[in-house]
Amino acid sequence: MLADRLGLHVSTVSRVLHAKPDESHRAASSATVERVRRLADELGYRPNPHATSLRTQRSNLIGVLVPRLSDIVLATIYEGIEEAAGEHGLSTFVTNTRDVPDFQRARTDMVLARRVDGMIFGDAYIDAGFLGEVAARGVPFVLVSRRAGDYPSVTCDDYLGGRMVGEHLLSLGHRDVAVVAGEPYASTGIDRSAGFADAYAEAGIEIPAHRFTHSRFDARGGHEATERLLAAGDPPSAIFAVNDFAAIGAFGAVRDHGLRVGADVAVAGFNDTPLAAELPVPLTTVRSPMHEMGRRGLELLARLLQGEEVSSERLRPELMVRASTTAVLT
Amino acid sequence: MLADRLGLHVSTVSRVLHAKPDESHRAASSATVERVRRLADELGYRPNPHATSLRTQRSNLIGVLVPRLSDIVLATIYEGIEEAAGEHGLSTFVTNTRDVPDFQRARTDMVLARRVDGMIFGDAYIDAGFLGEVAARGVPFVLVSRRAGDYPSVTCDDYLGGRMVGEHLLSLGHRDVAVVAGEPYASTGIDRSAGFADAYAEAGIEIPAHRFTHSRFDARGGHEATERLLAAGDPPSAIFAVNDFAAIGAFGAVRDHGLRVGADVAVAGFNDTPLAAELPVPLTTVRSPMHEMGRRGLELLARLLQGEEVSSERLRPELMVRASTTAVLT
DNA sequence: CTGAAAGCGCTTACAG
DNA sequence: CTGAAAGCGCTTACAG
Repeated sequence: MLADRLGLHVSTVSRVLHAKPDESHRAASSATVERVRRLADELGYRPNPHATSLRTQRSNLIGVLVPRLSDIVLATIYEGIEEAAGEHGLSTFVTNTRDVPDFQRARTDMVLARRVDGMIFGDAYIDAGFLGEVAARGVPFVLVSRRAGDYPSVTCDDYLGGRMVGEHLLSLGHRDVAVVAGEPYASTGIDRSAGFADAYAEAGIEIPAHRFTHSRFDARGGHEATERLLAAGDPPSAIFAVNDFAAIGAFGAVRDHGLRVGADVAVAGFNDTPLAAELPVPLTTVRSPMHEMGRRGLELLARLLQGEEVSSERLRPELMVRASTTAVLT
Repeated sequence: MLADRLGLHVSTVSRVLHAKPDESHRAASSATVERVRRLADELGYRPNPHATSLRTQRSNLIGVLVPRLSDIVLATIYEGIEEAAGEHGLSTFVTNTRDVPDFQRARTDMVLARRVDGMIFGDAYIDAGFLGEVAARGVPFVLVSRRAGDYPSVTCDDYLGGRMVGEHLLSLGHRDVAVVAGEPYASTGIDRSAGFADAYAEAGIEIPAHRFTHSRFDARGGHEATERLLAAGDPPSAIFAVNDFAAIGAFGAVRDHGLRVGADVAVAGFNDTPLAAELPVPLTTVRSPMHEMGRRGLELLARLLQGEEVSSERLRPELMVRASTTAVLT
């Protein structure tokens, strides 16, 4: 269509439009180059990506799977992915799997049916069984947020973050502590819990098994898990919830038991979501670089797609101390 | 490829695969139909969507623009959109515009370059100027969350929701109230504020202009806006923040002024996000059907794409009364 | 320096 | 009942 209006053959137009600035002389005469570029600009011409994909066997599309986009942590990671994708000329598809294996499988099939060039999983199970199948199909992919097996991943150094919280609570004199540990299949909760437990172990304190309880990652889940911890009538002096939403749920359960967060029971979270600092009792938490994690994840995948060797990255967390662990009175 | 293995022509295979169950006899003999279907199943065959799009001039792709996916309200709406899209055989692309007009334009261009069949805007400005341009280009679209002009939209009945909060606070005896009103370009904040003000006006109380202040829609923005309301040293007895996150920010500002939420200053929000009920002081708020809004938005667009006439929908809100407006003591 | 051809994987109207 | 052709909009290696 551009070609028609210029009286040129489409192949000439295509060559011009794809020439790198310094190689335009091999595409056409400078007068032709000039004419083509001007009209393309004027008309806002954009090549049909379906035709391009069909011809080049490359879609420049990336499929992203997350447990839930309504979890601000994953949404923020995805924002990083999308931002970096734009800079690499890639487009992204996201979809929710709710951590349900059947959905992970079905969504992966759907994404692959769209002929993506690669995938990013934000919902990896620690056992990596399903990822093995994906790898066997030859699909290039990376993980974000959670690690699994030896697949390339970009995560927060969750173990270190857990240690930081442990050391912080130890320094405040808490000896009887509990952990709202998240889902058993997610490396985030596993590593954060382990780092926390190790900090205590090194101080000579073994946290008993009944002080650990799994939980969903949302507020409701944190509430229920904390309820289980408090039901015995022997409350710990501090609770580490492995993410901020679970910590907010812990706030609710502590409140329901007539206890005050900060004064009676210290509560710490993980992620430093934007709400943490604004809560009526500001939440002590570990800042994890969520947006950056998404960016790096996309870049790792981009390098993988170029055929480069890549290795996993672990980003540095930072402890944010606030009133939920330090308030004497709320 | 299927065709090769079956010794059939691709056109035959294509016909079989596209025949409706009751018309398969017009596609091929029942034996052939059976063979094609069996092998397609076995191989997990999925037609290349780029080829199909190119041929049919329909991409079955929908572009979705939102201010930010890390806003749980929009993320939840998008989940509804995506869910319904799956049921209609459509795929969706989302992208963030941060409510910045230049980004709205750039992202729209990008989405259109991908040859989507239609768009859903979750980031409409009330003046609808930009949407006019999009309409002029002949792109089918609907709005969700915010209304604008006469374009088809699916929203919460925000005006009614605002009235509900007004009537609730009136019934509690609050006469000096303030509003954290959100961004001036968003119909959500505008309509919620108007409903609230009208409830007061009908009770004979004109809320003075200095008791309204605009704000971003996040916690930080709500904090800053409430700070402005409280700076004069003459605090209102109740504050209506037009969304939950701004309300949580209001919590922070109230706290910083040595006042207690619920006891000294009543605070109400909007949306009933999952956190509202879990806060140390549970938040009174208006439940808006976010997921449903997304579903209906997609369905409205699907009907529009079928060439049907469509009209806007307004979903019913529900008041959730909690301690942030009723606690005598926190 | 530019054009013409082939072909990516489909769908559809037509022929036999 | 099935095949063959045309064509969607591109890109690329080749010819002239």
